[in-house]
Amino acid sequence: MSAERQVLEGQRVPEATVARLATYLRVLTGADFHERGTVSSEELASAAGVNSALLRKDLSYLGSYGIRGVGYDVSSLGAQISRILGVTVNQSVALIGAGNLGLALAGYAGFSTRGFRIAALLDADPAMIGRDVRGFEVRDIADLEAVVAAEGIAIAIIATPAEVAQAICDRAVEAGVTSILNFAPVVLAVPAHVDLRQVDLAAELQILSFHENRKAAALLSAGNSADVLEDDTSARWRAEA
Amino acid sequence: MSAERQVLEGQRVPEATVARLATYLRVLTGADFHERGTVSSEELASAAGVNSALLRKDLSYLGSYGIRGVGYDVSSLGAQISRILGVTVNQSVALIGAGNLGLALAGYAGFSTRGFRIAALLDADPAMIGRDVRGFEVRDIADLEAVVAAEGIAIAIIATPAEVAQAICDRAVEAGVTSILNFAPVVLAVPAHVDLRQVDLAAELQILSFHENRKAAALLSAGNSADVLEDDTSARWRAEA
DNA sequence: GGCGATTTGGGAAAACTTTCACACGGGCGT
DNA sequence: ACGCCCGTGTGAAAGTTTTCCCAAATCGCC
Repeated sequence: MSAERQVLEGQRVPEATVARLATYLRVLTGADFHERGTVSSEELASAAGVNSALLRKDLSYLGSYGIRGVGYDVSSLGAQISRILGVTVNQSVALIGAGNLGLALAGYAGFSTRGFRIAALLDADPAMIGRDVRGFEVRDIADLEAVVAAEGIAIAIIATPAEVAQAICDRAVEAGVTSILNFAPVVLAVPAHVDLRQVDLAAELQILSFHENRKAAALLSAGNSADVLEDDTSARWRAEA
Repeated sequence: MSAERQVLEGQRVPEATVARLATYLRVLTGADFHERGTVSSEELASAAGVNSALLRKDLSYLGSYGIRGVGYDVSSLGAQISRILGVTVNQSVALIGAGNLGLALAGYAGFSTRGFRIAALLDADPAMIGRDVRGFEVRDIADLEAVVAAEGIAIAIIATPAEVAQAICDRAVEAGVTSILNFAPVVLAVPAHVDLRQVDLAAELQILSFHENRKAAALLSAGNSADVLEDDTSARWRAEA
């Protein structure tokens, strides 16, 4: 077992790891580490809110080599992760829906600083079409297919009302989009070759609400309320996937 | 083993299940099922985009009883899930940050229809404070502690710039908030008794970008491009956690 | 009133994810 | 040059989540 380690690329990266890589990259490019030459897995893991063994395992899927006894080179690790995530050059995305949320997303600076360019902002409302908002001209959703083709867009963000999301999604897929980030509170059906991520804002709150309920119940059954608030040894944290 | 099934409550519900319960509830209260008397696990699972065995297992944690040979009673299942999630009565949440995203969230109808009430919209910008946006008066962030106490707020949404998110978070926790939904692209540190969920919009795109890369690589190595787009047997789907 | 079609509930296996623990490699001080 | 210390990389164990599969329960029909 020595001639089979030259794979490096094409190796399977677990889904859970991919999600964390984005966080690592954000932390690495943040002010705290940008200046430094190297980081240890301990430091980076703590800044990212994960266990250091997990961070090392995650990075090991990249084939990225740290230096034993030293750590990882900040800039080359960042480059490595960027490459794996495919964000070395800005990718064009279509933002569909210029309502509340769509406009907020159009104005979100984080997209452009982290590898994406909003190539088009589309809407169905005649009152919006043609208007210039946040530097984007709102285009007619009727032009969706043309825009996708012209800009070579592979990723679409859906921020439309729930009722039309599936129809828009179908059109986007038909036009050639192969990844969709959906903010509409509906479960979209897409063909197997299309990747889909749902962000459901109310659902996030409901999950927190569940835990609130739990905490309330625990307090009641635990009887005395003392010492329940006592267990925060300095600065523990807990991020939930 | 027969006298130990009276637990029903206080049973552990896996984290992954909780996240899906919110989806099931949304689907159940949607137009497709609201009218109907019962649903089978197959139907509901398909509408929610999950495997039916998984749905049944999820529901089994609720102690919720379906009827064999029939399915689940739509309205009582909805009530059951609402109760478990703690959304039977609207909960008050504080929305911190009246920028781009904060304002969009303030205008998001889904919160109020799904169990939450924005009890306060706070910001630090003197130009915003006092203004009335989307029916909310923007309050001074200096009043955070007072608002949390007065309204009995347990859940806060952070939609501030990244630089101030940790400081705001600390203050909210100190004031008594025990659940935080964070949209700022930083990893927040919170004491162990506080629940935290992160929503990182750019990270979502980066995850999709990763898969785009993969698909592109697969196409190249697979050589011929035919039959790659052929495998969507009718309407398969795939939601990714 | 019994029989067959249907669909839940849950045990057991499989798959996936995280944590543990430690051997190994590399730099640094002397 | 040598050895010590530090921190990576990774097997193996532990934990979590999903899937498989079938016995048991219920309804509707004859």
